[in-house]
Amino acid sequence: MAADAKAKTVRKVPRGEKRREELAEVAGRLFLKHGFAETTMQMIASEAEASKETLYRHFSSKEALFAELISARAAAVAGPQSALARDEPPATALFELGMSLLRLITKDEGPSLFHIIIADAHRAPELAAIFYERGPGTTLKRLTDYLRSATQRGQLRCPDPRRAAKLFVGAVIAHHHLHCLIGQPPSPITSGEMREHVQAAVEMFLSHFGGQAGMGRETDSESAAPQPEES
Amino acid sequence: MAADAKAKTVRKVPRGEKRREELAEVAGRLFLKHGFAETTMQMIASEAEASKETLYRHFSSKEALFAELISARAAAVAGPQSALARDEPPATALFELGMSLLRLITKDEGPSLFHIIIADAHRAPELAAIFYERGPGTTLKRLTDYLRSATQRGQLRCPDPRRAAKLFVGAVIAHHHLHCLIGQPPSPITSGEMREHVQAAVEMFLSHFGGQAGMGRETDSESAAPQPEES
DNA sequence: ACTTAACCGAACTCACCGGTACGCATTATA
DNA sequence: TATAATGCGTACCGGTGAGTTCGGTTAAGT
Repeated sequence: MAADAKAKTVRKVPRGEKRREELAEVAGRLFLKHGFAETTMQMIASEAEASKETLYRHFSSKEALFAELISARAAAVAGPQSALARDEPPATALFELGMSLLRLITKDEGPSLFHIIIADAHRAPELAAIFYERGPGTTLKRLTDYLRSATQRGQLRCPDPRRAAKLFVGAVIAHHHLHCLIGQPPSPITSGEMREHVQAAVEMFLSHFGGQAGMGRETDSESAAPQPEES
Repeated sequence: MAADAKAKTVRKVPRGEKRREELAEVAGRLFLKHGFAETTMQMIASEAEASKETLYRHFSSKEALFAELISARAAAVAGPQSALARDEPPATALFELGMSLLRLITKDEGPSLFHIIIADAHRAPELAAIFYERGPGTTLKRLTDYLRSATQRGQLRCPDPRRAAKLFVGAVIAHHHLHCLIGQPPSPITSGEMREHVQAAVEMFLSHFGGQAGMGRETDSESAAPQPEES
């Protein structure tokens, strides 16, 4: 019959927490895609094959729904500390951190997430604040700590680790970030491009802040660019 | 009488082009302050002590008004080329460029302008595009050209001038830019802080890309930081 | 099987905003 | 001073979206 032409029509609709998660997932997708103002509660309900009442049964308001989703995702933007935690040499640690950051900024939900946070920063400043703290703030702090201890170990020479951290992160991130924020569509950065860029940033950084060990200026650029273990 | 209790009530309202400029000025202020969606035509009219009809007599629609104001301001974000155009030595040129960029990003209308462009990038992509091209795009292009010719002159050693330009601009801009975009209120960057940061970026850059002349790594940091001629 | 709580669809309220229409006041100019 | 253009206030239209209500339906626990 025409009734079951769509298999979805006869699915068993889950209740309770399960349903709530479905709604949250859909809402997150739509908010990230269209932004806060351009996403209506009706759109979310329809997309999830639910009704507005169900939506409001689970979430008290659009604002609350948005806040919950965004702050949940804020955890994901805490830059990975793996390379900094292990006692890797600076060249390796910085390269890995740089690659992680660049991936985070340019791939998957990254651009949309930053975009929406910035767009709604004046409407939800406290959200932007926790986002900054968990994301860029945490990354900067970790890198600062790493640079300081690496300096104490004699691997680096950073009299002002926090400023050095800002410089490195900036060099890696900046241009691609702005590009993603302003022109969404054209973000086709190849993996090779990324590696070259991060590599260049690491080399520049180490030229200035490198310690007395043999990791200063070298023509053999391969020495500072180990292949990351995971693509 | 009570009628002239407010002095404003009896001012002579200018007509024609003058009035249009008044309206544009007010609209610009409000758009920059509250964003596109959160600014209503009624707000603009009231703030300018005008009526909506007058507003619509001068501007065909809210969209057109916004576009006119923003693209007019886009001219202002073309990074200054003065230091790059004159044949200053790299240390001086880069320092001046960096200071100009940082000022542009953090002072006056800069943060709001970037903020609103990013926020409305998906609604008005062509506006964002011309903004990027006239602003960051132009700056990057000019710096790339400068680095290339400085390399040919033997003042620098940049095998890939465009990448080098991205690294420098990123190191100077990134952190402060993000900070301004996400957390509007706290942008109290002192002039001294700015100078130190730009200075550090220049030193790092020149450590790696500096030519054979005596402008490589130096402990005398003052040599690369002449006072800018204009505050 | 029966009860209950969750779900659905649709219609509704309420408020806001972009844009327009109209009647009256003010200004510039001839 | 007469006239035309411009500006003002207010009311209105059409549309949209957040949040609510209600009767009927379906899934889950006992």
